[in-house]
Amino acid sequence: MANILIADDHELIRDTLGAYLSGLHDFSIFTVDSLEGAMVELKSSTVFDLAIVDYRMPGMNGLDGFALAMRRFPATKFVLMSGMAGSDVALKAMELGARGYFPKSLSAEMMIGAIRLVLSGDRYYPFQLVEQTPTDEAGNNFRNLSDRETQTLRHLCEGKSNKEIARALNVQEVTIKLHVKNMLAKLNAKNRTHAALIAREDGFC
Amino acid sequence: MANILIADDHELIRDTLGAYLSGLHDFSIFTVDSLEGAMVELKSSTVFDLAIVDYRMPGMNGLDGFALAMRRFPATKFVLMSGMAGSDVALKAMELGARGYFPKSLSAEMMIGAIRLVLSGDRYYPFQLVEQTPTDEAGNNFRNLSDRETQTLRHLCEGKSNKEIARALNVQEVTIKLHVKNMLAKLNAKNRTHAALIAREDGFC
DNA sequence: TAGGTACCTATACTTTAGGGTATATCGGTG
DNA sequence: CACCGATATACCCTAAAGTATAGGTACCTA
Repeated sequence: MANILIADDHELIRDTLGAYLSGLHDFSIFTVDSLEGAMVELKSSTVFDLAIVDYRMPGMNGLDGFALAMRRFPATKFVLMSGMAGSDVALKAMELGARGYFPKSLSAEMMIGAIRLVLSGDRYYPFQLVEQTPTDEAGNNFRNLSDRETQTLRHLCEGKSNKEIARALNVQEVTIKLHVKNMLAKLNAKNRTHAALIAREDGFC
Repeated sequence: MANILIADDHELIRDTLGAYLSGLHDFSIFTVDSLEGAMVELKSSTVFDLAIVDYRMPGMNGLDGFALAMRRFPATKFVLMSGMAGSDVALKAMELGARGYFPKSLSAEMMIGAIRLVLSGDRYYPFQLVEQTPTDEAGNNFRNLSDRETQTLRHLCEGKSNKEIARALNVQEVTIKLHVKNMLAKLNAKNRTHAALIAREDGFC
């Protein structure tokens, strides 16, 4: 019997995913709604084999909280779950020692397979993310953006200034301004903040 | 037997929520992963009593797609579901004719109750949202922000400029600049775009 | 080869954002 | 009462963002 902790601030997901996994005879499921709650459970007498932690959750603060939990409870295998985080976050999590990354685009059946994989000691990283590693950012075709516009948007989604983006892409700042302007028009955004919000809303970045 | 359509781009949620609701003997569940898919299903021979539609999904474009679907299929009761949309979106959806708004913070049991309520002809609006109507936005205590800073951030999360926020809050632009500056410091954000991203990341707005 | 598209750069300009400092009111609290 | 925090405003300044126009390269396609 494997003890699994699910940490997600959406009660609906805790309930339904928990119920789904509890249906499997060899899983014992516990759920919490925050990283803090996860810490409390992990510190309890129950020994957890696996913790599935949502990326967007009170206390997470990016990957900081996740990394902290992993350091504090090295006996438990940690998996990051996210509805929309990009491959860069997934990779970073894996580098920090995560045993897997579960996008919510996974089917329930696939997730069970991934859980069993991780429990067996292997690590799980979805192949779809391998295909679009951060180094080759192209091929996304998000709202008819060109390659450069796509890259610009990706940096924009990290709150960077035009100057910082220009440095990162090795071009002049004016060029980035142009990309930003054209991008705003394509996204129908009022300004860069709006664009970043739209991008995030639509699962880009 | 009530036919229910679930439209959500996260396969995990479709699977687990679908399985959960299918466990009830009087619900017949269909799932799709986009608004377009929902349109196809709704146009089919099956008569749907209820459609539960996720706010963040390909084709939605804010509430535009939702409104379009409701207009096109008036015989079906529509409910908006969201993981994080604020009360303003929920209210707007209700005004557009939605029969209910389901935050994902709802428990599975509560959702079943809400579904039965809607199927019976009533409308469902979570009380938690009534308490924090857009008019009195206070009481959130997000990262030690003051009331005004909180309101400012809320507008910031819609991509508004300082001038627009000032108009909305009936103060001078300089005042908003002050709030923004103090807010950036409290959120540890580099600029307004970063702040908006952080706020969204943490479930605020 | 001509036209189209993406890309890069430049100049010039206006608007917005952001920081600093100072002043003033108001409500609560030691 | 004196202090403090939140709110509001003003003035000043620099930096960043955004718009407009124009000129150039490269590549691909009709």
